[in-house]
Amino acid sequence: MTASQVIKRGELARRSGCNLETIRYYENIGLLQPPERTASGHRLYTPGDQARLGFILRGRDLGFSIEELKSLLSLVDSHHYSCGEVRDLTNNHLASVRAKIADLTRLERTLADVSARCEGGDVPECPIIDTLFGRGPGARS
Amino acid sequence: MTASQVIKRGELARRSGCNLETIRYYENIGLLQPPERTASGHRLYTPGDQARLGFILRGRDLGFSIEELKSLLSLVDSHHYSCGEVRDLTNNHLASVRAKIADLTRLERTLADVSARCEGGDVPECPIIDTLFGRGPGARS
DNA sequence: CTTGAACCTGTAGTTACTACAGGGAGTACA
DNA sequence: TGTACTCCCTGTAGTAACTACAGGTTCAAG
Repeated sequence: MTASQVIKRGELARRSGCNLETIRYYENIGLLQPPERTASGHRLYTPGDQARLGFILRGRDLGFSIEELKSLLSLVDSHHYSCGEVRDLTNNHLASVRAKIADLTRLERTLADVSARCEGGDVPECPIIDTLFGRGPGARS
Repeated sequence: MTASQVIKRGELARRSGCNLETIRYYENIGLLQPPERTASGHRLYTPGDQARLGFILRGRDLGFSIEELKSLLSLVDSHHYSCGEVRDLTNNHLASVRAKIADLTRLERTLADVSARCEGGDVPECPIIDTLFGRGPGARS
C-alpha cells in the first residue's frame, strides 16, 4: 500500500461525492469500519475503504436502507455468502419499491381527479377544500 | 353547543382514528388550535375542532406535508381564499408525487434488471454484489 | 512564524410522528 | 369514604438518514 493510495476524509468526500459528515456517520453506525489513523488522529482511508464506501453509495442510490446495506455488507464480509441470499434481499427491496409506486400511483390519481374538478380562479368555493372537509362527492365519513 | 357535542382527546382519537398523541402533536405545531379546557385542564373538542382534524387527516392521506397543510388551513382560516390558490398548492404537490413515482420507477427498473441477471443458488459469484462494487456490466466509475 | 484550510469531537436540527415516565382527575363500586 | 382503575396531563426521547454547527487541534504553505 503506497502512501498515495491512502487518503484523508476530505479527499474521500471529494472523490466519492459523499458528504464529509456522512462518511463519519457511516463509521459511527458501523457501515464503514474505523479506518487507520495518523499519529495525530486523522483518518486514513485505503482503496479497500474507498471501495466499501462506493458500495454503500451505490446501494443507497438503489434505495437500500442502512439496515439492508448492513446485511449486504455482512454477507460480503463473511466471504462465504451465496448469490441466493443477496438476491432474496434485493427482491424484498424490489417488492417494497413496487408497493411504494402503487401507493403513490393511487395518490396521484386521487389528486389529479380532485384537481380536475377545481375550476381555479378567484371564487371562494373549492372542491378541493370540500373534499378535505369530507363533504365532496363520494366522500367517506 | 350542547355538552354531548364536546368530546375529550381519547374520544376524538377513537372517532377520528388518529393516534392520541398525534392530536397533541398537531396542537403543539399549530395545525390544531388550542381547544377549550375543563377547570382541571382536560381538553374539550368542539365539532369545529373535529372537522379540522378530519381535514388534516384527509390531507395527510393525500400526502400533503405538514407545511402544505398549514398553508391550506391558513387559506381556509382567512375566509377569503380563492380556489386558484388551493389548486396551485394541490398541483405543486401532485407534481412532486409524480416526480417521486418517476424516481421510483427508474429504481424499480434497475433493481429488476440487476436481479434478473442473478442466478441465485449457492454460488459465491453474484452480479448484484458486482454491480454494487461498481464492476458490473455498464458500471460507471 | 503565522495564516488558513483541513481535520477532530460531540451535539442539535430535520420530518412526522409515536411512546414512555411520572403525576393529577374522574368515575364506579364496596 | 376509600380505593381501584381508567383517563388525562406534562415534558422528553426515540425513529431514519443524514446534515450542520461550535469549539478546538493539526497540517501545509509562504
